[in-house]
Formats: sequence, structure tokens, C-alpha cells
Amino acid sequence: MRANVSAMTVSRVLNNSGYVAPATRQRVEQVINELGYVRNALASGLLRGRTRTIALIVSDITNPFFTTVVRGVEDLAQRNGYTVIVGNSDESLEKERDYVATLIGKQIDGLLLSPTGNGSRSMLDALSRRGMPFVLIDRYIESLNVDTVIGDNIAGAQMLTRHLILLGHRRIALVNGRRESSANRDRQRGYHEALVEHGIGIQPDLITESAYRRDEAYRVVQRLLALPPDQRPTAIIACNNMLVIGVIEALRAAGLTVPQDMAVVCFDDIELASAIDPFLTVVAQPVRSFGTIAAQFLFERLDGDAGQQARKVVLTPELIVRRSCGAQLVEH
Amino acid sequence: MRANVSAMTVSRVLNNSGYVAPATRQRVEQVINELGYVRNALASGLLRGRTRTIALIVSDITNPFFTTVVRGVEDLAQRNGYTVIVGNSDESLEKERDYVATLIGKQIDGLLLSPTGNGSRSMLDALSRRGMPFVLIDRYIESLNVDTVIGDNIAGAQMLTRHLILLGHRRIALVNGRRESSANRDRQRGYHEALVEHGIGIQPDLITESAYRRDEAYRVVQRLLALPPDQRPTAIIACNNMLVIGVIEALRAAGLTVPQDMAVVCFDDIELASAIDPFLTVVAQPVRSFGTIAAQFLFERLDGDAGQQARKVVLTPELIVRRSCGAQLVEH
DNA sequence: TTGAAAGCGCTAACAT
DNA sequence: ATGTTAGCGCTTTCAA
Repeated sequence: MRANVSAMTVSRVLNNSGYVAPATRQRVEQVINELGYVRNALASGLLRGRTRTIALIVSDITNPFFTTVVRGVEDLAQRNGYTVIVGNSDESLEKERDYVATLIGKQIDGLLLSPTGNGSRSMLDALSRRGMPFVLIDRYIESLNVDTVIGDNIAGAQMLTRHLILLGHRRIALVNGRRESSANRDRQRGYHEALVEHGIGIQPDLITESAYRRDEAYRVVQRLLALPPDQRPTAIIACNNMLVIGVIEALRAAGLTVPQDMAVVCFDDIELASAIDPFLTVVAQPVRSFGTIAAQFLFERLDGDAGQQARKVVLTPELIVRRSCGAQLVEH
Repeated sequence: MRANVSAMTVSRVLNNSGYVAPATRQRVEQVINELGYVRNALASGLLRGRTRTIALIVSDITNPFFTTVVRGVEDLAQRNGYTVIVGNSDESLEKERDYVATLIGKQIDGLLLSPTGNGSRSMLDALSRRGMPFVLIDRYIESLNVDTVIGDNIAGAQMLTRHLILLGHRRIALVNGRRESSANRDRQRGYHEALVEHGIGIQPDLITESAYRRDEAYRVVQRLLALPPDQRPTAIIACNNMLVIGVIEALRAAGLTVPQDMAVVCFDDIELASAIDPFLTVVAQPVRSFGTIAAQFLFERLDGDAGQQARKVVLTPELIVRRSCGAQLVEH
């Protein structure tokens, strides 16, 4: 059955805009159903300059931290009628740049980004100049005044370090991630501050940088274990939930038991692992909120009710004490 | 600086098509760089009918299984110059439908989908009629002859069940997921077959269905534990890596130890948890390949070199024996 | 209450 | 080697 109406009328029906006679509307709707017609969003987007699509770039979609962020973003997007394009940067500035260029071409309405580091700055400046709204997640860029949602990494690192100090540890190693990430820099700073406040000198040998990868943390621990016994750490702080895996694997390979032979604590809970076996002492962050708050900020900007002021949210982490730190615990 | 060339010339430069004088090309490229010009992919896509965008719909982006699939897909997509839109269906047919409609509107070139169940059939038929290529991941649809990448769930369930039987277990409970998923139906079937082949009767009390959620598995286990002692299971097979969490939590809450008081095995390894503590006996699947093979199939179709024939891949799982099944193990 | 015209930015096809 | 024309499918604006 034909409907004999102009494209305009169909458009009005689809958008519930303007006047359409009830009878006409019904006829049009019927034909739409029969044909399974779906409006071409490219044409519509081309004309209106909005695509109802946002993008989220993280370093590794496999990391439970970012997975949770993605989930939060996707939920909120779905509820707001937006679609999410997800990308991995693998901590590579080049990949990040390429991605953003592609996304600009696709005319996304906004971007959520966990930037690879301060190198992302110029690209973000260019984004601003284009008027593309974006929100940074988990990492800030030095002196870049934009919407940002991060955790309090200094406080978090202090919590972990102090906790170990109070348990009697004095030689505490820090297995850090890439220094390009503000999160890691802040964690190292918190670690420093806690040591200093307890009058413990900083031992450069005990501060090691690896990448965001398990195998690098593994090798770093091997080096720590090769230190003379009196300089060897008695506790290790891993700067994220991927590094801690490498740390524990290396200790196991060396025949060491946690926490008897070495205390191990880290940033970011591994939710599933902890549910199976509540073992690791961690500083946990309200990760889902990273995603939902960031997305909320972005949608507010897209809807125009955000104001010019950049918003910075610093979420407070929580120390979860479990067996791996050697503390006496009441099993629950 | 202006360039004074027609849009056509710019287009030719961008697409490396047709003749452009080297000098002109250079001038154009320079202006492109100066302006940070990026081609509008909406306009281009509208005209050409291709967007170089695909979508991937899974039930929960938070599940490590799907996370790994996403990662595989994203990697391959990036390498092929495609962008990936990721969606959660939450096992809801309605959400799945809505998503697919949106994606059709956005003119995606193809779809990767872990369908909620046989209810997805009509929607997929409609997709075929539109000529939109798609590949099913992890679950097939009864008598729907399309590209599909799944694991051998019957064999996998047999492995787990036989293993427990050989360890002496006779009352083996199955905590199953939604029956809408072919994966779960096949797992139950493999479990049945293994029991029958060892002359063990099927006890309906020991076969329970929960959803894909931890808390439901938790309650299901509570019910199992409430059975009279002589009917209570001595081992539990959880049908996926989320359910097993609920199972273990319920056992711990009841003061039971794994595997002394109850053996526990499941489908799908939880990679990070297993790295920290190699505890769970599982049937592991080559998950990354689910994503990369499916994406490969899709890209072949998009490039036109696939042929009409639907391809079905059944990947072989692997039994990984660890402590939770009560078997004697050499610690490595 | 409905329709006609114009144009979003791009590129296939056809000049020149 | 470069430019002109037309149109992808939609919606804004103006007219009827």
C-alpha cells in the first residue's frame, strides 16, 4: 500500500513536529511498520550537525577498571538516546590521535577520554578550538582547564603506604606504571609523602617503573628480589590491578608466599577475583562513577546546560584491608 | 593562505584517486594541515552507502568473556580501518531490537552479535532482507544458516562432568544460565550425556536455572544446600564465570570450603583471578579468537570475498584442572 | 494541515 | 589535470 504523502509529512511524523492530521499520521505509521523503514541518521546528522553519538577512548578495554567505566558510560548513553563508539589507545599517542581524527570525521557530538599523557594536550586544544566537548577520565592534563573526573591518587597511595608502615614495614617497594599518566605520578607522590611523614628515607632502588603490562611488572619484581637481603623490600605496592598480577606471578615463581614472605597491596580492586577469594589489600575507587559522572558532564554540555566553567571531580578512594598485607583480619 | 581549487580536487587528494598535479596536491595538503581539515564522513557515507563502521552487541561488556571478544574485534577493526560501536543488550530482546534499529539508521556496514536467544530470529531475518551482513558470536539460532562462531559447549560440559565423575562424584549439580542461550542448552546437554554414559541417573533437583547473575546463582546454591544431606550435591558445575562467583560466595556464606566440602568447576576462565590464585577448575575457551574470527568473517563479507555459503566455526575448549575440583595437583 | 524548494558536504559521472 | 553538475536522504523555511 502506498501512502502518497511528501517526505516532509513523513519527517513530521517521525519527529512529532508540526501539524499532522491524525488520520495521515496513522497511515504513515502503518506504512513505516510494513516497510520496516528506519530514518537515515547520516542524512539527518549531515543536516542537523548532531549525530547523537559519543566516543570513549581508553587504554585497554580488557582492564576491569575501564570495563566498568565503559559499562557506566554505555548505560547512561543508552538512557539518553546516545550511541557509544569505543576505542583502545593502548597508551599510544599516535593511536589516540588517529582515533580522534576519525571520530571528528564521523561528527561525534562529544568525547570521553583517558588521555595517554601530557602529549595529548595539543590534540585536546585542537578539539576545543573545534568546539567539540570532551571530558577527561582518570587522568588530568597539567594546567588544562577542562571537565575532568579522577580519583584522589595521592590520598590513595598514602593510605596504602601508611597502612604498610603501621604494620611495621620499612622497605616498601613501589612498582609504578608509566609516568606519562597523572594517576601514576600522583600515586608516587602520595607514596613519597607517606614515607617522609614517618621519617623513612626514600630508597630509589625500591621505586621502579614498568609499563602497564604484567610481564614488565614481573621482570621488575625479579630485579627487586635480586637485591641483597638487607636491601630487599618486605612489601610491594603495585600501582594498578594489571601490574599486581605480574608482581604476584613473579613472587610465586620465586617460591615466595604472600604475605608471609612479602606483603602485596595495589590500586584498584579486581572485583571478580576478590569475590572468589578476598585476598588482595587494595585501594578501591568508585569506578562506575568515573564513567557515569563523566558521561553526565558530557551530556549536560551537549544539552547546553553546563555553563562555561570547567568542572573537576576528585572521587575519594577507600582502603580495603585483606590478607595480602599481612594484617590480622577477622574473616567475614 | 587560500588554495583556489575545487572541492573535487580536494576530494581527489584525500582519496588518492584520479589525476592531481604533484604541485596542486602539495598545496592542498598544506592547507589541509593548516586548517586541521577532516573530511565529513557523514556526507561521504551518505553518498557512498558505506560508513566503515561496524557494531558489536554483547549481553554485558563487564563480563571478562565479552571484554576479550570486544578487544579482539576492536583490534582487527582498527587494523582494517573500521570503527566499532559497542552495545549492551543485558539479555533483553527489546534492548537488542532497539539497538539494531538505531544501528541500521546509522548505516553501519555490518554487525557482530551475541543474540539474546531464538527470539532474535525475526530481527535477524529482517537484517538479512536488508542485505546487512552479520556474524553470530558464542550462540547460534536454531536453523538459522548464517556465519557463526561458537565454542563446543557440549564437549566442554562433558569434560567438566566426566572429570568430576572420575574423581568419584555422583551427585553433581548444574547451575545453569538462561535457557534462551544455545550455549547454556548445549552445556546442559553435555552434562546429561556424560552422566548417562556413566550410568548416573539425572536428578532434576540438581539442575537449576538462574539468570546470568551472581545473586541468582547465590540463591540457587542456598536451595541446593537446603536439600537433605543424602540428596545434597558433592560438586557443582557453574555454567559461566559470573555464576560461579555467586556459587562460591554462597558456599563461603554457608561456611563451606572448596573443594573439601564441595567441589566447584565452571565454564570460562577468569583470567586475572586465575593469575592471582590458580584455583578454579574450568573449561576455557579461546575467547579472543571468537572476536577476531567473527570480525574476520564480517570484513570478508564487506570486501565481497566471502561467497554465499554461511560459515560455522566451532572452537574447541580446553579443560584446565585446578584445586577447586578436589583433584590431586602438582603445584607449579 | 500539507507541500515545494533549498542545501547540509561529499563524490560519481561527465565535461573541458 | 581540473572543474561542473547532480544527487545521496533528510529537515528548515517558506508558501499554499
